[in-house]
Amino acid sequence: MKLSGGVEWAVHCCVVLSQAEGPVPTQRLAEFHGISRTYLAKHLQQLSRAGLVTSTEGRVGGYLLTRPGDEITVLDVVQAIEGREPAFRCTEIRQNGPLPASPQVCQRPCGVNRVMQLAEQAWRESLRAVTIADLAAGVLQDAGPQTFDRVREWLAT
Amino acid sequence: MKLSGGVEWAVHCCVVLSQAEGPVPTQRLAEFHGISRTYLAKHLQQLSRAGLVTSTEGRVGGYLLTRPGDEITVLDVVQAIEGREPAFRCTEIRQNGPLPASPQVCQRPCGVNRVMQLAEQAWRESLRAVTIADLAAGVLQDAGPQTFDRVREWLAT
DNA sequence: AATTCGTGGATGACAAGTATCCGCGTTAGT
DNA sequence: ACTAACGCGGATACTTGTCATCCACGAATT
Repeated sequence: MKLSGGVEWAVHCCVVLSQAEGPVPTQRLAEFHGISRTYLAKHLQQLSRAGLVTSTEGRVGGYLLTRPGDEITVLDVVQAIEGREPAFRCTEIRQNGPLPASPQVCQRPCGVNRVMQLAEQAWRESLRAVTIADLAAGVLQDAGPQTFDRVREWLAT
Repeated sequence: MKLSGGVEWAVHCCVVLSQAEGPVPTQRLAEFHGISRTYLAKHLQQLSRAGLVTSTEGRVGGYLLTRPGDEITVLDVVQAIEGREPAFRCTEIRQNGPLPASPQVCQRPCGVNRVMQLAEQAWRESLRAVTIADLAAGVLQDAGPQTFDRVREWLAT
């Protein structure tokens, strides 16, 4: 089980965007994080399709959050990149073989499936409990209160 | 994010094994679930390496659980197949770019990483809370009290 | 008109999951 | 002894998904 590396990029970008004063182009975000510009562009497009960011085209264009940071959860970002399909896919093997489960029994989802779904639910709840604003506050806590001032300054360059 | 399909097979096999009276060969387990024998063999070997099942070679050989079903959690099985690596891998992009996080700050793990780790922790706790015996009880509940009698009967064929 | 920017499609490299087959050693029954 | 059933490990493909790049296009600013 592996998460796309784009998730890390997207979350970090959202934290930066939550501190931006104007549209931030892909170029800037990629440069800031030291990552591939062209590939990051793809992920930002996914955030855009998911409605987490708005894009302004043309010169002085770029990306902006559609909502304040405290209204965007980490789960929102993860699902924008990873999609909403469950990690566990039940193939209903209980219906196979010499002693298949009856159609009546199969009206309820498979017990194994239920357990896996509950676990993923717990995972999502945990991610839903944290917002981009929480992460930004954590950065301030870890790296000092002037951190985002410097970021904004560099962004304006 | 996707779980290996082998997880589903492995969990179902453990439930069957928890009801077995003697060693069950791969052939039987594959036939019972209507799945590939040769590929299932690989997953059973993983369970064996993880110490969840013991194998007896030679004729009338097969697999047995090393512990009773109530001492094997779903998490044990999932980790035996999927490994113990976290789904989220932090690449420390905060150290990149024009405003890298200082080495002092980086002594603590990245805030994004902490959130993702917590979520995976919640996921694991949820899977750890359910045992193979619980799943077996669920099958009995769903499919009727004689279900495993029929399974044992077929297994003895 | 030229530059900067987002968008979508096409493409390719690479890793991982899926699946099969074979030779080997082991064990029980004949 | 011989054979049949079995687990084990390695080798080998096939498929899928991730990662990454490039390009042509339209939009907006200077």
